[in-house]
Amino acid sequence: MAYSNAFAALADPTRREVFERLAQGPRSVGDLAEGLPVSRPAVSQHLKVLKEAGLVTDHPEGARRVYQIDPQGLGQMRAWLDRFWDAALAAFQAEVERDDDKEDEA
Amino acid sequence: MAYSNAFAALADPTRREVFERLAQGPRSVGDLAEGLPVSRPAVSQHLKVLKEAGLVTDHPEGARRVYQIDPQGLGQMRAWLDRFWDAALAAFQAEVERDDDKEDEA
DNA sequence: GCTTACGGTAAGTCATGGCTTACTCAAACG
DNA sequence: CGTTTGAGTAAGCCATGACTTACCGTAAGC
Repeated sequence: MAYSNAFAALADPTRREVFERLAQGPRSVGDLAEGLPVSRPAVSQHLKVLKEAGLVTDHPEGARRVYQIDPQGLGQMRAWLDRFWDAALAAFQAEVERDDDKEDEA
Repeated sequence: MAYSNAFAALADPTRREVFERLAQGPRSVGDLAEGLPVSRPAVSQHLKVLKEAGLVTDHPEGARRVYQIDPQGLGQMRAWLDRFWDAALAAFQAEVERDDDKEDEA
C-alpha cells in the first residue's frame, strides 16, 4: 500500500537527488535547495511528497525546518522488493537451464 | 544509473500489477492483458518499459512472446536502497536519543 | 497460399505532475 | 515593533506519459 507512494516519490530524479543529500545528514530546506538546479519552492514540494511517502521526517528548529531520512518508507520498499527476489532468481535459474538444454541439442 | 529507470517503471500501478503477475511465473502478453483493466497494446507498452528497466526479459515462443522477471533490475534497486539503509537507521537512532534528552529536560 | 491468432508500432487525446513567480505566514534580530 | 530570513501555499504553464483505436508484420493451421 504505502510503498506505492515511495516508488513514485523516488521515480523523480530531483527527488532522488534531495534524498541522497539527506542521506549525508539532516538539512534545512534552503540548505538543500542551495546546490540544486530548481527553486526553493520546488524543493519544498518535493519534500512534501517524500514525507507523505514515509521517506523523510521533519521537525522545526527555530525559524528553520530540518528534514532527515525516515527508515520506515525505505523498509517498506525493501520488504516489497524482497518478496520478488527469490522468485526472480528461481525464474532466472530455470531460464539458464533451459538455454543449456538448447545448446545440448545443437 | 540504470536503477533510475527501474524506479520510474515500478512507479506506475498498472506496471506493478503486470510485474506482480509475472512473479507468479512466465506469461504471454495476451495472457497478462486478460485480467487487466487496460487494452493489450497498453500492456505491450508497459512491458517495453519494464524490459528497458532490466526488470523483465522476453523470448519468442512460437507465435507468442513470453515474458518473465529479470533479477538484474531488481538487484540494482536493492543495492541502491541498501546504500541508504544503514545511514537511515543511524539517523533515526540519533533522533530518538535527541527526543529522550528533551524528555529528560522536561 | 489464405486466413487467423499474437503482438508490436503509430497517432492522437487527456490527465498528471514538476516547475515557475507571487504571495502569505511565522520566527528571530535590531 | 519593523525588518529580515526561512519556508509552505496558490495559480498557472508546459512536458511527459498512460491510454485508446487503427494498422502492420509474422508465425501457425487448414
